[in-house]
Amino acid sequence: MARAALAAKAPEERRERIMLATIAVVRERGFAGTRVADIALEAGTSQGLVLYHFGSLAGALAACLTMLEDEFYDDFAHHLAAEDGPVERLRFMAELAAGRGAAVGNWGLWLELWARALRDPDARAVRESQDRRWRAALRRVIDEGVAAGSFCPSNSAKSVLRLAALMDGLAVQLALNEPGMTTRKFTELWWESAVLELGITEPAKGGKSPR
Amino acid sequence: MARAALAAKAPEERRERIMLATIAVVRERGFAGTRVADIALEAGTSQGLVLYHFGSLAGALAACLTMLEDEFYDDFAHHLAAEDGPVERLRFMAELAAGRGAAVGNWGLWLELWARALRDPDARAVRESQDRRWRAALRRVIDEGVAAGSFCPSNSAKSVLRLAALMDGLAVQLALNEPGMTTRKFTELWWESAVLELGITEPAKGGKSPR
DNA sequence: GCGTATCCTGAACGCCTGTTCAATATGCGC
DNA sequence: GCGCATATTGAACAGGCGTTCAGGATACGC
Repeated sequence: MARAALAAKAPEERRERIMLATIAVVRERGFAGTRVADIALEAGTSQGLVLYHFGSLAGALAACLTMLEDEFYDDFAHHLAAEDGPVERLRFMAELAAGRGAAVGNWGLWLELWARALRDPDARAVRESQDRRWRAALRRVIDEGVAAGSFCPSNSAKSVLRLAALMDGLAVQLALNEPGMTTRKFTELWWESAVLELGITEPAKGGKSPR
Repeated sequence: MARAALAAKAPEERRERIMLATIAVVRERGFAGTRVADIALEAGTSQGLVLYHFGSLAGALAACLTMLEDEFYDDFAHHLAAEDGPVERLRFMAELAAGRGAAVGNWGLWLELWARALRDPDARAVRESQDRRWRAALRRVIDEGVAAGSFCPSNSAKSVLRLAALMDGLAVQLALNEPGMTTRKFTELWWESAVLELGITEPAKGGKSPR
């Protein structure tokens, strides 16, 4: 009676709630530790509804992964376009990867995603797409910088690979909060490497491009 | 009767067999997918014995982790000492990380270890020790190279961090066998970065130091 | 030879958890 | 108002799997 006041009120809204709850639980307990009951509790619904909307626990996890990915890239693409030159854009990517904006708290999830991708084809697909998109963006920024004369990498394809890999490696330290690794340190270490790789001369510390 | 012919024959040998079986199963199915029954089957013993020797599944996994770590480092330290100069030693580390020798097939395990370390204190401890040892070795080789005049990094502490992180990042690609990432490519990309970071002049491609 | 500590087995127990399902409520077209 | 499609619940089901345990074999000291 009073209990079921919410029933069939706004299915889409409840579906959304379950998705957000899934993300929250996965963030807290990890993929392996996430139970249908946890999701239902967090979303304030029943276990049955989770299965009703997503078919299975795996379905819910997959949906949440896809949502995370899209969310991250929408935010990313939007802000990247707002920066006004290759150097600034590169700097922005460094800071985003280091954990500002939409990436906050996501590195732990990515670590789990990598491990999962070893066996689960869905996870592998998401990771691959994620990775490809990120590297493509990096590549575009670098090409743009080369065209503008700001960068002069000896081999831009290799630079992309190395700079992307370096981010992942630094991210491991950050996600496991190794003592001494911070957002700031991440950005600093990566940026110096980028300078070395790309022969950047124009400075771009912090805010908007000087000049 | 005839069945129990092996009972109490060589407890240490059976214990060892169980440990090796654990490693084998974890390699194949991952930490999350490893069952007591799998280990027992692989080792050719009963489930009860696995628990008898290691107390619990978690105990068996922990023991296998520690064994892997020690095994890797014994091998590593032994071979590293055999190389005859900082450049050769650095080269050796690159090739070892890329998957030759005792590291073959281990990157997948390490990816899982990273993810596990997010929640499991044991895994975290093993990973941290592993990481510390590896970075210390890198640092020693680099210092040696500086002393010998082979390397001139602008900041050796940062170079250690970056070069170690780059290995981890490249390892992700390797472990997930991203198309285009191979043992050879790994070594090549990393070595070029080392050359850039450390200002190496002396070449050291492949075999022994050409001098 | 005998007793005891150690080693080993495999069946049974019991918990955890994903999934199913019958019952119920809600909104909506008519 | 009626009936149907959709949404929601919570309890029950069922399978998987870690752990326990009672029983048996083996080695070894005495």
